[in-house]
Amino acid sequence: MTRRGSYAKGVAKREEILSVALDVVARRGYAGASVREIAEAVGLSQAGLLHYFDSKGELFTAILEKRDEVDYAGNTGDFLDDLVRVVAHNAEVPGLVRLFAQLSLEAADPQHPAHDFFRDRYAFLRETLTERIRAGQADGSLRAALDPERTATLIIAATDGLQAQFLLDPSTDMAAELAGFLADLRAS
Amino acid sequence: MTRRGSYAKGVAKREEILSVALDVVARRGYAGASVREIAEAVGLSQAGLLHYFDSKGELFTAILEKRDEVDYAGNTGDFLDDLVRVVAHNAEVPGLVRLFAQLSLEAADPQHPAHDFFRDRYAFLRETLTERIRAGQADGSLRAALDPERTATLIIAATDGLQAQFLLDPSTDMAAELAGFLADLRAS
DNA sequence: GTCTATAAGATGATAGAC
DNA sequence: GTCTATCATCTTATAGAC
Repeated sequence: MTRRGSYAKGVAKREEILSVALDVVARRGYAGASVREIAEAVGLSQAGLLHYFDSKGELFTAILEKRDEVDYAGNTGDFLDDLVRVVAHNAEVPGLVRLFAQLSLEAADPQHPAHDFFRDRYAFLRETLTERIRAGQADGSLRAALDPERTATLIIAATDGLQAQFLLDPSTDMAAELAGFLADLRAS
Repeated sequence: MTRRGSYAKGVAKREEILSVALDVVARRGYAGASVREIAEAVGLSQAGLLHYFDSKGELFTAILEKRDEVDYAGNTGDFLDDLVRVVAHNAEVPGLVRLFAQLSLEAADPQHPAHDFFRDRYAFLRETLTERIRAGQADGSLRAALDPERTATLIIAATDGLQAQFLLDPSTDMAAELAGFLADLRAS
């Protein structure tokens, strides 16, 4: 359909827009999370930005995917340590945390454009964590009495819930609280 | 200022409005949570409803307070059991759960009309739980190794986080997952 | 106490010029 | 590819009649 050159340029521009958008939301917060505000920060008109993303939903889904991508990039291998590290990083970008939390609730509606993204994301997280917990029990580093699936669900819940408390009271030390919870899962 | 009779009638009408509003939000969900929608369900015009509540913020804060009141009404005494019971009840009113979760995130902004409500509510919950956990440790029913404040924070976080998962996937059994977590806190 | 009407503003989306 | 202009809605809040 499109020449390779133009297509590549479109992709690059999309990436550029997402990088700026991620920055803007991280700094200016959820309040600035309208298509208009982001467009202005990127240096485009609202219509100009919607040339690259057909709808608000598509734009924000792309922002969320981009953010996950950035987060996963620094993983070391020890999944509990990685989780605490990501959470500690989140405390520095409250705007993003809020966008994420708020969108995940709005996406409860099956009609919402980001519904599938969040469903898939939670399912993936739950499965991955469950598997790692089983492995930890096998090698003796985690308590054998834990129900792996339930524990995975609870780790995710604790992480999300701590974010809610942090947003309301930024003095909440999410990483420390989560680390305390995770320490309790280790074999003694 | 106002005659006692008129004042009492105003209070009664406010209560009636809140009851209907609670029902409407529980059934029709967060989407119906605009002043207009609630007003119509109550049988008033938007302006008519705003005669009783000066602003949207005041209305919703009142709705949340009313809901807490209803929830607390059935408490038995064993705080862990009460918590599971409230969570089980919540699964039957997803609209209310969503309103609550969504508003608590919006209220992260210190300017938000419900900001103080949520800050106070979390502080109260945390203090009450901490105290009960200490008591449980004293009488030997809860593990002595738990950090009471951290555990309180985590119980609240788990509860909130489970709600997020439940909203996205209503097959999530919040009460069972939470009960599993709480069982792990008991002395063995 | 309740209504109609309207202000004043934001939003997402689209049409069409260049 | 980007813009301006505009549309169609939606929101909360208020003024003023009855």
